[in-house]
Amino acid sequence: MPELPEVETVMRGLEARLLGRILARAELRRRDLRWPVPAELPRVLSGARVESFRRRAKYILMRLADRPSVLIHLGMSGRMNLGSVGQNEAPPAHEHLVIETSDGTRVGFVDPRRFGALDLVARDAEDAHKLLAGLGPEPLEKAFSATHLAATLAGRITPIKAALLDQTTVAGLGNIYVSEALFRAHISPERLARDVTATEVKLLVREIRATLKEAIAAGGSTLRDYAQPSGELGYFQHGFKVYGKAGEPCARCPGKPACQGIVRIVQSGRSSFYCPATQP
DNA sequence: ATACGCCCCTGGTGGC
DNA sequence: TGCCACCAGGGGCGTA
Repeated sequence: MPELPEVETVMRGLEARLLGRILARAELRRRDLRWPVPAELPRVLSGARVESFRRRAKYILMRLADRPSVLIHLGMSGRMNLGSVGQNEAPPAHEHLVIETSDGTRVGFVDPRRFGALDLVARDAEDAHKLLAGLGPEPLEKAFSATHLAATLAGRITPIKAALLDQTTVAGLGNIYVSEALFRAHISPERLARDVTATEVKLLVREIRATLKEAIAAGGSTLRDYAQPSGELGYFQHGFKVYGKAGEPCARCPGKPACQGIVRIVQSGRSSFYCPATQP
């Protein structure tokens, strides 16, 4: 699931449990994630004090006092498991990294599909990391303006859906929130990027922001301490307007004969959902 | 430079 | 119950 709002929620959950704590022990069970995890990761974590957290796009950076930062990416199936040291339960399957704090908190990084990533990066060169260097602006920051987006989309002969998924256009949107934002902005995912008008770009920026903010708020409010009762951090229920709703009536135009309901199409091998009647 | 298809990997679901 | 095809929220990389 993890797109920007979920990653933000995971980060806040980690912050609540780990900020200021000393990491007493770390165990790396598997190194073969998306890229090989640095073998020295457990050594770097052990004894470190957690100083701060930062999110960039769908990446989490955990800053450690006097050590490199830990770069975390959840991939498609990554989540964090929260618990206490010494709960005599079998560790969950696919738990590739376990961290324990000196005051007894246990955090496990679980990622069945192993599309996720863990890496180390110098604190003063985080943005130069290969995975962060090419990213576009943060959608919730000022740099992501209508002017900027219009300039980025200008002349691009690719569907707006693909352009928004491109992390160099704007960083942190994924397959779900692109569908949701395009629905709210009344723009078909099939429209070519270069054909989105200035007025529509303005609306799109506003709706992207609103969609993400609402989802972050939902993550914080539906999860107690940002975690499921099970202690799982990474997934939460949120009401989507179109995503996954193929065949259902469009909530925006009930009873309108022109509205055939939500449709699913495939673009670059991935599902898009929209209402053809209201998204020209 | 840009755009597109493929691929990494595991698990859940629904049809037969 | 078993088997199988298909689907999944990411993103890098090779190719045209």
